[in-house]
Amino acid sequence: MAPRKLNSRASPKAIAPASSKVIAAEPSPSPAKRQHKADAKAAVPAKARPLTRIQREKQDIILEAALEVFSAHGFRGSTIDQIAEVAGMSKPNLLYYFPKKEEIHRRLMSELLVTWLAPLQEMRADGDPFVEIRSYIRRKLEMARDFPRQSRLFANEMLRGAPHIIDMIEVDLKALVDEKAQVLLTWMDEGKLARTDPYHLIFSIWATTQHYADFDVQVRAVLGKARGGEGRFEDAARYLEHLFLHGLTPKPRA
Amino acid sequence: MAPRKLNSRASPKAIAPASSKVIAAEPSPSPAKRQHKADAKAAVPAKARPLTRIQREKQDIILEAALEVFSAHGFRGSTIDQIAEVAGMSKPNLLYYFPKKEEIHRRLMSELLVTWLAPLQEMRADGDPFVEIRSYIRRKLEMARDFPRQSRLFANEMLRGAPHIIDMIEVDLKALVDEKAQVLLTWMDEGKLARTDPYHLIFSIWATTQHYADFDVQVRAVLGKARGGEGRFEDAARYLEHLFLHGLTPKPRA
DNA sequence: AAGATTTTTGACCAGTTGGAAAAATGTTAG
DNA sequence: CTAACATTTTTCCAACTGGTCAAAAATCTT
Repeated sequence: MAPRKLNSRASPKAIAPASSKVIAAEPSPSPAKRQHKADAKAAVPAKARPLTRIQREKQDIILEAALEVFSAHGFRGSTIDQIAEVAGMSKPNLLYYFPKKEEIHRRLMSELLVTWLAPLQEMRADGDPFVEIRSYIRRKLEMARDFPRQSRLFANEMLRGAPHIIDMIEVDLKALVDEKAQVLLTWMDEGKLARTDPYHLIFSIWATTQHYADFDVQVRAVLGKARGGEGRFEDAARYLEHLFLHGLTPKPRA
Repeated sequence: MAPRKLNSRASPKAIAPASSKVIAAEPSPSPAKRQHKADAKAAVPAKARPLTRIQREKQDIILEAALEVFSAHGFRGSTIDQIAEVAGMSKPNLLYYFPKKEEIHRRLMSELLVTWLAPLQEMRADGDPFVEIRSYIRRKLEMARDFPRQSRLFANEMLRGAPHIIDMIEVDLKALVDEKAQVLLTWMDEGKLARTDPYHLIFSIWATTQHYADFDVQVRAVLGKARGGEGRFEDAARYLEHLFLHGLTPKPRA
């Protein structure tokens, strides 16, 4: 069964392009931990060391393991021990790289947000409305297929009221959506798109696509063996395309 | 500001019609706990006591409190102490009614499933396709508005892979969806409905409606003060109706 | 190769949490 | 009213968890 293409099948691993600093802008006192009690050279701002090879490698391993564990059990449901085990190291060792459990989570979340905003950003105002919307849906669906763990991590955060990213949601995400809503509105004015609420339109794309990652068990269980296999994403793509473009009103008999 | 109606505004409390036994069919050794070591009257199946008034009341109070806490923090993120506090009793006292934390959760989940299946069950094969689908969407949206905690509890369970209700999903839910998919298919055959995948159609209704409960923070943040108020559900209803009935293809100029 | 630095480990600890036991207090049927 | 049963409170505990710390091992620098 050759994987009927939905589109490119991205590597299910990397969430961001290698050095995903994003917010690691913090002087990252990573393995530097708290400096010794009596600071030798007085008030020197603790020269931010450049991060060794091992540090970079191990941090990536830990973040990957944490994504695995957090996305499956939630923050409070996950233990450092679990993450350490998946990462193949001891708990104190892991704590050496991320002194706090929360710190791991924070890093994951900030990387996540960027990845999450990207697809919408790609929607071009100067493109064809249907092509743009269609591509956006595809991209989101591919993300649900290829990065289900990120999707679940995000969903989990939302369910909890987005405590860690609420401000980014209110500022960055809102700004982006406002901008794209404007684009949609323009298309509608030009008669290229049916006139509806652009915000809810975007919500419905989010909802329908993420559903295939977040509610995957349900989807597979309901579809059953026959249709719940690999092909379900293409079926979904086809269906969603139809829904958004034509709705459920039947074509007048030819 | 009078609540622009979406429909009836049900009482946000009760999740199931009073005596929601559902699965409480178990001889419920509730406060009877495990019987004493040396059972007096030998192998008598421990006469299932009829449940006192206090027992019924307290159990309801506990379940309500547990719903509040579990839906907000997840199973592992919630402590018995928290639930006990919300329920206004001491931890050991709560444990007297539900000897295990898991037991509370189990009860909540089985009640939940029934509530969750109900709206779809109401979709009548002998009704008008559009009326039926439209009503179904409204009902689901009302549930998202009036019972967001149940929705989040459900979403949480799904995210975790539905460990507690997977079999009900695979059997009962699947059977129900199979049945309704058949109904949809018939409508399509009769040309009353555009021909698409009935399963994914149902998924998309679930996804779009639940989104307003599960991702409520995001929805409100993105809509902003101006449009994120009470009216958002009616806007959503209007939009979804349009989406499902007409899609995004603009009407040919009149 | 020695010294400096970074990484890893094992032992340990304090706070939290689910839950047990038993004593104390309430409720109610006869 | 009172015995039998239901409910509640107090006390306690063992497992788990996030995190610490000093010393050992590995790695890097010169």
